[in-house]
Amino acid sequence: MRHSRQREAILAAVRGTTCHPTADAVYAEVRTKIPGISLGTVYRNLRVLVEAGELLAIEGAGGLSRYDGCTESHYHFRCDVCGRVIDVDEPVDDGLDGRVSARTGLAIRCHSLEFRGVCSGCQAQRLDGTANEHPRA
Amino acid sequence: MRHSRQREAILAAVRGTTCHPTADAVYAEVRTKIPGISLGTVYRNLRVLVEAGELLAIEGAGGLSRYDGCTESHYHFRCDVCGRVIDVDEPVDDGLDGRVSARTGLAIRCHSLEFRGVCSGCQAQRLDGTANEHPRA
DNA sequence: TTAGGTGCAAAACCTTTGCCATCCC
DNA sequence: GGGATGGCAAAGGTTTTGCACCTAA
Repeated sequence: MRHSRQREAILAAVRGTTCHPTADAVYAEVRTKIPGISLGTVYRNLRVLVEAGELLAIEGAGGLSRYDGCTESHYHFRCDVCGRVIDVDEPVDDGLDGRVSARTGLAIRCHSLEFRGVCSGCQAQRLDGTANEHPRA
Repeated sequence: MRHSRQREAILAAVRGTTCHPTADAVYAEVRTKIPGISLGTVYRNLRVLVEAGELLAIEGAGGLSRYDGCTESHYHFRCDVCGRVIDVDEPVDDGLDGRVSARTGLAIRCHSLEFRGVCSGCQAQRLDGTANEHPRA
């Protein structure tokens, strides 16, 4: 894979945060460094980087993908209110794929586990009646 | 929730199959019963039925959702080649949400576990060189 | 009677793609 | 030089929505 200013900035933007940004959020972040970059380039590179194993894609609700700079297996929590995705510090069950493969005959490559609920920020806003600051963000 | 011919046909179409159909597949199926139904009505009712807890939505890659008539907690396998979603007969870990909730402070409501790999049909087609009959279906 | 549902078509939304210029190796 | 990459804009596919007309309760 060839290098380019744009590609490096996109990779750095995703790796430099723990917030699992959407393509649009990556676009906004990278534009602070390279104002002339185009959204198409961001999508093209996110795709290339995911296919190269440099990033992980997290498919989300409403056809919105998020990207994760940590490519090691780990679990996620998604807030039903604001849509944010947070890493969960739960040990990954490495033997699960093999056990289920053996029993079902499916060729299992990996698994993803996602918890759903309400994050602490949104819980607080519900209690004090504050409007949600980051709807679907 | 009010009844209508259309809504009942949509619910029956999803409940009457184990193949986790997309909105478009539901549309095709329901049109055999109600030829004049519109795609907008299918989407509207799928959304209403999911919100009412009558169906489960499975968010997928490329912004394509699938629907599941079984609302009890269970796990899925998604084929990376044809995109099909299959139920996995693995016991659900009922205590997981509570344990992780207690440790992380997140208000966890549920979790979803998805296995990825190649289904038996696509494995066979790879071996014998047959073209895939159901790409991304 | 009337709140809720339908059909239709247009719009919104996220993402991909074609084309040509530019850049990296 | 030549293939990979970028910018731009148009197209693509899925889902939502506005509006006028119906329909179930």
